[in-house]
Amino acid sequence: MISKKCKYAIHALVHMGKNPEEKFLIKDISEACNIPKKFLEAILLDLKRAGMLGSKQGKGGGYFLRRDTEDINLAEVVRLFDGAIAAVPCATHKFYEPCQECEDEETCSVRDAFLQVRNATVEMLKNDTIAGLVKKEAKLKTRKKR
Amino acid sequence: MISKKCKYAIHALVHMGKNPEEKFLIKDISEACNIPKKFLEAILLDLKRAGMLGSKQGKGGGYFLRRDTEDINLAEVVRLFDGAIAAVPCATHKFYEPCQECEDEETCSVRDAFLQVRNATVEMLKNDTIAGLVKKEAKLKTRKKR
DNA sequence: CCAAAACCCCATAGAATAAATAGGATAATC
DNA sequence: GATTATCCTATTTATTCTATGGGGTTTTGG
Repeated sequence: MISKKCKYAIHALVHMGKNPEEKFLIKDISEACNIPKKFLEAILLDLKRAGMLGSKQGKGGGYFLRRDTEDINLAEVVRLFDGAIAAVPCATHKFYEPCQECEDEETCSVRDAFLQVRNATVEMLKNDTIAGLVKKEAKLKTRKKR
Repeated sequence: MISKKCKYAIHALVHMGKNPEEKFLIKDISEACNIPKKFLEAILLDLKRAGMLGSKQGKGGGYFLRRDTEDINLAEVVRLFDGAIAAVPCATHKFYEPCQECEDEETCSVRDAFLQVRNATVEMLKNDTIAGLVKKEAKLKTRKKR
């Protein structure tokens, strides 16, 4: 399970991705996406620090997308908020931690199994860009109308 | 990330799967797999209640496999200890929970994306049987020797 | 029968993490 | 300079995870 923070972040990005040129107020995103305002504030700040968003303070300010939405993918967002994508700490590159229970990691079939799941998952999440999600949502909506 | 409890359970099952007819003492599994004894006790009890293991009390007793190791897969074990496999509560069948943030779940592209990841993951974990892991470990060990 | 061996079971402590909120500081506009 | 809006730190609250403690029950074997 990813954290709510991460899920909120993705929803916010998708929301903004629908109008990539617009400037958004925290309050508006909060209401549109049903995210607690103060919580969202911290999330947007994280996204800004990560370089995905830019912001402008004061009256007439707000948050805006800094990168192309085709360039931001879910793997990156999940890693930013929740760290490793792998199901076990010994099956990840960037957040690797050894496990005490198996003597030899190289021959541990449990690790091997979860490593394969991880690789497949990362591959899928990398292909899920914000732009892709925006498009997909539009498609799902028109499909439903019929 | 799966819980340590779940990871321990898998390791214990793989250990037992190497000698599927044997009766195992908690203490021996604990030492062989580096799992805190008391913690393991609770885990084995859970596995017993789930029908995967049997046990015999008293002197000469112990835990033993009740089902064919080719029949026990990681999806089942993970679900037993950690619940849903999906990364978001709205993308799971058995542990489904709606999310407040999206008005229409059917057209939510975030859910759609994680649903696909879930399906792929479940498929992979279902193919990872305890017997399969035991075999794999043997293979990895001989490969390393060379 | 009884003592040792081994699982059974409940309860809880301790730590870490997640989720949310509080309260003010800073910046920009009009 | 009042208003709007982001920026920042800290704290609270709740929950879950991990681990352990301390008996209770069953079975065997002498």
